[in-house]
Amino acid sequence: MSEERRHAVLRAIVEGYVATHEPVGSKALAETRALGVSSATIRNDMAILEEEGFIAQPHTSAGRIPTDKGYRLFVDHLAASALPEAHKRAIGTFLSDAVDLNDVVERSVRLLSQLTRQVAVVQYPSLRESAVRRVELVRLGAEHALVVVVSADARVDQQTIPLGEATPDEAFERAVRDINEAAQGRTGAALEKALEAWAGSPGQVPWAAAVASIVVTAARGGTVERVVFAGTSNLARAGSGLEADTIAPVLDALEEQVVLLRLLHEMAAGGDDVSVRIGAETHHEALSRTSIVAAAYGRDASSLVGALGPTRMDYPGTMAAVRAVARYLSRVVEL
Amino acid sequence: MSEERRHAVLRAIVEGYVATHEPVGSKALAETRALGVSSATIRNDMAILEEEGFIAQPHTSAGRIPTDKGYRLFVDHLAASALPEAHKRAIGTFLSDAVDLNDVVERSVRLLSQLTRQVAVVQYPSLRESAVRRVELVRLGAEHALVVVVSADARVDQQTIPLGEATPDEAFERAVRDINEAAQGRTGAALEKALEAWAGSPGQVPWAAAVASIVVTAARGGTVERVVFAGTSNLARAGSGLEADTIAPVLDALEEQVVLLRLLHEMAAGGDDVSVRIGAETHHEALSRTSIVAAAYGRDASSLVGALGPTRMDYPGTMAAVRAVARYLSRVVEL
DNA sequence: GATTAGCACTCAACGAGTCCGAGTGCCAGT
DNA sequence: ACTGGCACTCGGACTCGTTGAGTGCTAATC
Repeated sequence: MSEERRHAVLRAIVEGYVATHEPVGSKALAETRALGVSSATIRNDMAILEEEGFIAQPHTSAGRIPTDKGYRLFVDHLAASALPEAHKRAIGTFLSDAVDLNDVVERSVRLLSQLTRQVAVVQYPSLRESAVRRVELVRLGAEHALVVVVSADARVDQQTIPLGEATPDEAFERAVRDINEAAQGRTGAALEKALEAWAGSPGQVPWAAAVASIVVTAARGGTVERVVFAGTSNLARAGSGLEADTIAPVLDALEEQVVLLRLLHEMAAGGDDVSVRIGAETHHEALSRTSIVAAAYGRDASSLVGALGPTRMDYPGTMAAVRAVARYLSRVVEL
Repeated sequence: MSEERRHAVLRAIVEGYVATHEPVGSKALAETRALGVSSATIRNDMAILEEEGFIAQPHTSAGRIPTDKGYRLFVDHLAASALPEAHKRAIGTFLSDAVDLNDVVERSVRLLSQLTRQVAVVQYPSLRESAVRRVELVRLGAEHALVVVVSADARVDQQTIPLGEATPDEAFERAVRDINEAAQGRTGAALEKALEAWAGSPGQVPWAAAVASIVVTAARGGTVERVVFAGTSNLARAGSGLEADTIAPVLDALEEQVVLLRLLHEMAAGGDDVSVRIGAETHHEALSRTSIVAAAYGRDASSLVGALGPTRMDYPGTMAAVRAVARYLSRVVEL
């Protein structure tokens, strides 16, 4: 009853189930996979695997399907696969001529969803301390203004503020000039100090503090984290293995950025390379029938790309695709 | 066989079918709706309505359901409804404290999807000629730069360009200064002329033409049109009336912005107030089982909000919600 | 001791047969 | 022009046997 063979059986079950989406039985295994033993032996192994919680039967007299725990073992120890050459090429050509950060992210997410046939998610490169390059104020009607902050690392933040009382043009223009003088090229504590001084100077416009705080947060790494996704139709496509009523909550979770962001953060903490959450491991009811494969990218690996699909998914393939896209993104973003 | 009563019957069928999602029969109608006639009479009316193509039977000995043509008549002549007071309030409170154009759009689309329980779509306010307020260039590595254009109407456009050969810092800074001088406050033809002169001036940096063209398109109204949506889970939710395999193509069409944009444009041409496309009227295979209710907003009604759902949807309710959100958006965006 | 062959057993899936009733169309009567 | 009544249709639900994939167990074999 070598453990090795038992693992081979588990691997065969996972691969079989993923391929056919039907419970796999001992006989079929013995015949199609070259395991070199009879179906009876496989049955014995299966009994043990079931006892250990790696596989389960939907009902008596059906084949076995992997449990979350089974997939976990498979992913951790049994999977291995290279990325098809065609995919590698696709990544290069598809992403090479993006004009813009948005464009890069947009293309990546589409590409990844096509390669994996899953829902792809890309978290916007999470922002880090960066010097301020330019602050611009634009009047919007009489009572509001738009604050635009361009950072040295090519990020652009914008936000509207109320002006409170009417500000004369002259004061407005002076504010723009002065704040740029105070902020330009500065970061972190130095920036904060300079802006504090500016906002606190006598006779200052009443909305100076508001602007200052926007500029500071922008320099500190931007306002909010965002996630974009693509390929949601893959959830609904025939043979996804998800019931119609399972997919509505998943779509909700996706639109509910917060949930997804928290999950991705947790996964980032995992560390190395590609990390995988399987079914209930997502700790989220709506996602309990799905798995997520994610990899960090960008400098200090602060952002994440991932693919989300039914627990019954092609782990080796998705892991390879996610890894490849993450690598490529790192290269593009780091320049 | 007054036409009036026949229309009343059609209205009753539409309302009944929308409510229950089941074919409605003559008897049930006679009992629940106060039409003042017997089921036999209704049956006669139904026979005529069917002959005229307004209703159909899924199979003999089932009730009738409205056809696209039936819904069309209903929408054009028979529907009328006010927006629930609670919804009106929701719109005010929900949208009032948005900080930013993105935020407004984001909130609107969520709100609308909640009010209608459909997929909501909002096209970004489509841009119009506007003066340039500031052009900023940011180096990205040695070979690329980011061009940021802030327009007087509070739009921010950005795009990356390759620098070609190395540009000395000094030339770079001079370019920034000069282009701002040329562009600031200018629009349209004047802007184009000024930038042409700038780009053509002797000893100019090699990438000047690229920057100039970006600035011109930005001033002309921005780069691309975009659509955001929310509430896709409403498609999958139980009782949406859409089959599992119908919804995948719909999700694809949504992500395929182009399709949606073209459709919205067509609808905008329709003109007045709220316009509706029912089923096959969308002229799009993937959407043949869905309807879209859309309304224009913004100055010169150039942009659109809409709700998309199964043909079997609550038209009066959705129309009211879409109209209300469009009105509100107009007010916010026009300031 | 591990593997195999054989056998009895279980149970979802399938198809055939049956019944039920909502819904229809039509006709004759008011 | 409307209504009551009646015969007819046909999908949906329900039952019930059959089938076959798949199992667990035991005894024989390597």
